[in-house]
Amino acid sequence: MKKQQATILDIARILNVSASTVSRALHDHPSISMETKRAVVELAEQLKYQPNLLALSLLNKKTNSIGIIVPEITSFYFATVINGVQDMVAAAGYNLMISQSNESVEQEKKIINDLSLVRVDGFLISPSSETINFDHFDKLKDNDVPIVIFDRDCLGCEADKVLVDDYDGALQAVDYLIKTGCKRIAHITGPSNLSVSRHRLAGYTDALKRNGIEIQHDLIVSSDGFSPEHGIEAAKLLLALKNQPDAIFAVNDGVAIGAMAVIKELGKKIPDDISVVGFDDEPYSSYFTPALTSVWQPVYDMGMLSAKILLNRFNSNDTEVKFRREILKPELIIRESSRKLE
Amino acid sequence: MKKQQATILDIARILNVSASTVSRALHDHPSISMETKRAVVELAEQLKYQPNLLALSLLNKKTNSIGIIVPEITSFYFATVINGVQDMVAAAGYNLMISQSNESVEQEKKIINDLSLVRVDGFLISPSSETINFDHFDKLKDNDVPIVIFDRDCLGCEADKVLVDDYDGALQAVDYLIKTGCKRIAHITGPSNLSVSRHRLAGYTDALKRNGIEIQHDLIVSSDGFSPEHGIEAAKLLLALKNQPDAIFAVNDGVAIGAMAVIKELGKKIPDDISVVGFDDEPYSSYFTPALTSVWQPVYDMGMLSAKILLNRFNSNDTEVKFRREILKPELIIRESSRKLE
DNA sequence: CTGTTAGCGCCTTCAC
DNA sequence: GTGAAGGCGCTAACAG
Repeated sequence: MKKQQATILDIARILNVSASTVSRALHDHPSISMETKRAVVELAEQLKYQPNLLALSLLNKKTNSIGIIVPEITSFYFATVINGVQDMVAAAGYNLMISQSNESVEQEKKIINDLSLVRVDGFLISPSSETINFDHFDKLKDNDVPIVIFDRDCLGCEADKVLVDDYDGALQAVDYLIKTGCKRIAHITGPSNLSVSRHRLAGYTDALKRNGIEIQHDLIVSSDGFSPEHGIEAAKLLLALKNQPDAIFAVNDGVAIGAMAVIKELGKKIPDDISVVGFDDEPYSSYFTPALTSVWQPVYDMGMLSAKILLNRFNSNDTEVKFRREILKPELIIRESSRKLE
Repeated sequence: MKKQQATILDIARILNVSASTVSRALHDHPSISMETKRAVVELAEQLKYQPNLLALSLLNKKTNSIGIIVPEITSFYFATVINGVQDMVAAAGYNLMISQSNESVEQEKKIINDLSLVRVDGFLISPSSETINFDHFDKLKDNDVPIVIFDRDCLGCEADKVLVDDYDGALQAVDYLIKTGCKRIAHITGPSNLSVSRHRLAGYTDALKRNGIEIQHDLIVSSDGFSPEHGIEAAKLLLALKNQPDAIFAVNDGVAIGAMAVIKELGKKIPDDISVVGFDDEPYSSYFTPALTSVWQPVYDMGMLSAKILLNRFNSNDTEVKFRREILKPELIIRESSRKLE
């Protein structure tokens, strides 16, 4: 049996006043006598009165909670976004409900369904890698539940979006590799329907073109995921080539780490024989051997900004449906897995 | 303006029946005509009726949601616990509200307060490293809100607990180091009021004693946290000793990685000059150079079990206040940062 | 300054 | 089989 919490009515009865009076006293309503206010507040404290947010939510049709859906929470990357979001929404008095899709659309739909049932006021979503159709997002918007998409763009889905300029990050990375003398630069891409994979690939090819280097399709291999194991698989393919690459630009650090393991296993030197560059700049990346050169992203800021935009939607008396599209700038962090500039 | 969702009353009015009838129809109540039931269900579907869980929660005094508090979500360790919890509670139809204390008691208290306001049905808590007083936990129990403590024990706080046998893990690690010929084994401990730090330290000292090795206090240094930076600081102290250690057992992988960096920087060989063993077996640990020997913990299982115990509390018609104390077994994973057995 | 009324959406008696 | 009434906890509008 859960212990009965004190309600406004309890206070009212004890003090021989009406519930509304108590409510007003508790809310610093102007027209209330100092005396009753004091009495109410005092008793409330004594009874450890706590407002029942459920009742309030029911009344206001507003739960003051927002849902966030990430592919996976065990990823440092997304966990950091969540930190940014959390800090922003907490300051605004909102509760955050964190869920993970595990890269499955079905999960994603289920989560949206579940969180809709508990009536979250809005959603922050980084779509799963399987998500190519956005009906479940559109349904939310049709219901006037605001959403903001972050990290992974989804074409054809109109919404507020906060993204990182993956194209530019890739450009920086590959440009640098070229400048340090690499000629045969390979790329390990991520899941192909993910905007981040596509944009990083585009940055890679454009950097080559721009520098007059021909694109060789056998130097582009794709991995189905972001872990070292995925990188190992892909790197093996690359290193089996008759004409081996002298650099590998990986879609992320996890894959890069797998690639480094393969390279070292074959007795090649990094970066002398093969340079390696990752993406995301995970916390351990500087502790690998050699320390991994990687593209850092303003992940925490992405969380903050996404949350801020969503919160704004709550307040704006909308009618304005112009969606925002914010692109944050990444930055290449040069370490030992790539050669030095001459 | 949020679009109005269909309510039971809407359906009732359209069908010219009462709200109770609709409610019953929707719940397969026995005494209801097939006919009306069909009509109701059909219309409900058409109107995309969704029960308002807020109203239900208010009525039932039960939100079907549980709160989990971890020190930090960016830790792979805790993220994995959350996965286990999530899978278990989702299967039982519960929602999980994830929060992080950032190792601050104040935060912890605030979270408990916030989540109590939204009336979660129970808590899963891994206390912050600052938490030495448990009034805020006791308050929950006084209110008949069940809690289960996981990962970090707190002495003097009676509650269901799910822990890992850190003592045994340390014993395994240090025993192995001794067997492989290490004589001067150092230990980098974690924050001292954390049970995990204390137990790993105890395992360390007992392993030495058991093998007739004298404990040397200058070989025990403490770090304030779990990151590589903390490990670097501690390892520098150790390596500045006139009589250097030939092995370092670190409180966790992060610290171990920092220690490895220092050792390598000084030109010493791992494991030939100094062996290194970590704790937690993080996903990247096998990709460091050399691959890190570490104590693996059944973290996902810890999450599952903790959740299961909490769910049981909800169902048991209590009166039985006997608390459970589950201790899970860790396992030493031997890799290249420690010597081989002869 | 304070009380009364009504209702947020739903379910559970108790009637018929 | 179905309806009416009451209430979960709270607040806003309307009265005084």
